[in-house]
Amino acid sequence: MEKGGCESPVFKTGGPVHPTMQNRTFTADAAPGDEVTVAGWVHEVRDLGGIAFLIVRDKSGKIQIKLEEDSMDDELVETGLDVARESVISVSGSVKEEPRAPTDVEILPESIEVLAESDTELPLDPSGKVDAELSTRLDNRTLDLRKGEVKAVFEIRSEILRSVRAAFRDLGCTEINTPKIVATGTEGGTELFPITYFGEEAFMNQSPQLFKQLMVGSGLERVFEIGPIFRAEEHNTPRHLNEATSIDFESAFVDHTEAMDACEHVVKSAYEGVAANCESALETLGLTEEFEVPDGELPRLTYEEAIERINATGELDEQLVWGDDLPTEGERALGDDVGSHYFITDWPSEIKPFYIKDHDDDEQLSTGFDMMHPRMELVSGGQREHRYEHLVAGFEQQGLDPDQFEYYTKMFKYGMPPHAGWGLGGERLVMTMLGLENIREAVLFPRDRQRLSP
RNA sequence: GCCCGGGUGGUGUAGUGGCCCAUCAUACGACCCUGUCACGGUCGUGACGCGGGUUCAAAUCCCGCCUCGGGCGCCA
Repeated sequence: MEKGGCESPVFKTGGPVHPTMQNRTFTADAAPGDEVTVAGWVHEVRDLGGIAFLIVRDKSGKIQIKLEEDSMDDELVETGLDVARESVISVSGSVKEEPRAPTDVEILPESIEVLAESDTELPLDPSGKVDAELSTRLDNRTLDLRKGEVKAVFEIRSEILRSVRAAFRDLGCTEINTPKIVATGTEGGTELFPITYFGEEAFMNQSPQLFKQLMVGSGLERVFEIGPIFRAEEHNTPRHLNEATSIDFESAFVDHTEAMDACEHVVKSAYEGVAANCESALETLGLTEEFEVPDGELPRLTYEEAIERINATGELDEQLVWGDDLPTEGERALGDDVGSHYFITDWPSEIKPFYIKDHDDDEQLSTGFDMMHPRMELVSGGQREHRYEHLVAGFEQQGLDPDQFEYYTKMFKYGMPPHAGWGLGGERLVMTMLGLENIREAVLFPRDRQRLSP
């Protein structure tokens, strides 16, 4: 495992950033006997009368600054006491060992400089004494991310993306980037965001599906992409976003079972990376005990087995029959029953998109698969239809005009190898891994039905 | 797209027709306090989303609008 992520050694500032910040010391690195300059946000001021404590917070943690009337310069003490919470200050002084201090060290300041004052009435409380609603938090994301637990989510998200990239590299993938502005939709039917492109109608892409398929027929053969997707569905749920991060895989010369193997490897790698490199972030989130890397082979249920098991739970009012899509309640019942990540394979062809290949011996049965977390769907994939005639017929069956997709279909006339792949919802991975209640918590600036700003 | 539930000081809340010129916490301001660690204490400032209606009386009931959240469908 590459070193990096949340637990990498605290980054030392190298060159001059600001004249007063040369050789800035992170609060976590301040050791007794050092002469240091720390810089950060005023987390709290505790004024006990003749003595006061200023808690300064930076990326690495917090440190206590002692202010004492009798033994220190009046102006220095006054500066320290006048500063509002969440103002940015830099403090120079000596670090002393002090068992009575929260971190066993405190700084005796020689100078305090206020670099940026904060207004006194904060729109939310970064010290976490008073809760804020998600909406308030998202409106003030900068302040929200000053809270350790919120920061930890994004440190872990960063580690997930790093480990996922490393896993794709293990698999011999090339990372690609495909256009997000497109002339036509990917799968038809789905709501797309229309935009104007130099006077022409265009759309925000809902998936890199068609483009990544075109790349398996290129010299690259095996690719992955991590990028935004846009869906104009007006849903309002804790697990949908209108702009999400899709983690996509596509490879030539593999079938759907091998694509599932790759999927399992990538998802497990994300968990392993977090387990290995995000110890303190997990601790901040209170997940140290319960965090588990998915173990062993993930169960692979056929669609038929899945509906039977759902029916057997008795959770649904109406029994499912072959051909039904799985309702949310059914997914949940099955998730509880299985109790781990699992795959659902061999879906009825009619409820999977046209570009998914049917089984050769049964055209009612598709090679499509979903990978599920007990709480929700994470991944959708399958072996693709690589035969030109079948593909064009599929378009027509779905009521789509193949001519509109000529840029895509014509490449199937020049040697498109058998291939398979999948797409993984990045935010859903973060959300399910950390047990977040709302997918919006897994994005810095979520786009949903009501939210376009910030 | 269909359905349901909310909006009360900066923040989070209590209050379901008169007991409310509105509760509590935190924040903010003033004062006291030399080892706090959610420091403590005293005092103070500050709010019923907007518009209309019902009623002797509306935060509370009704209608419209705005806004936030959730369920389903669909999906990652």
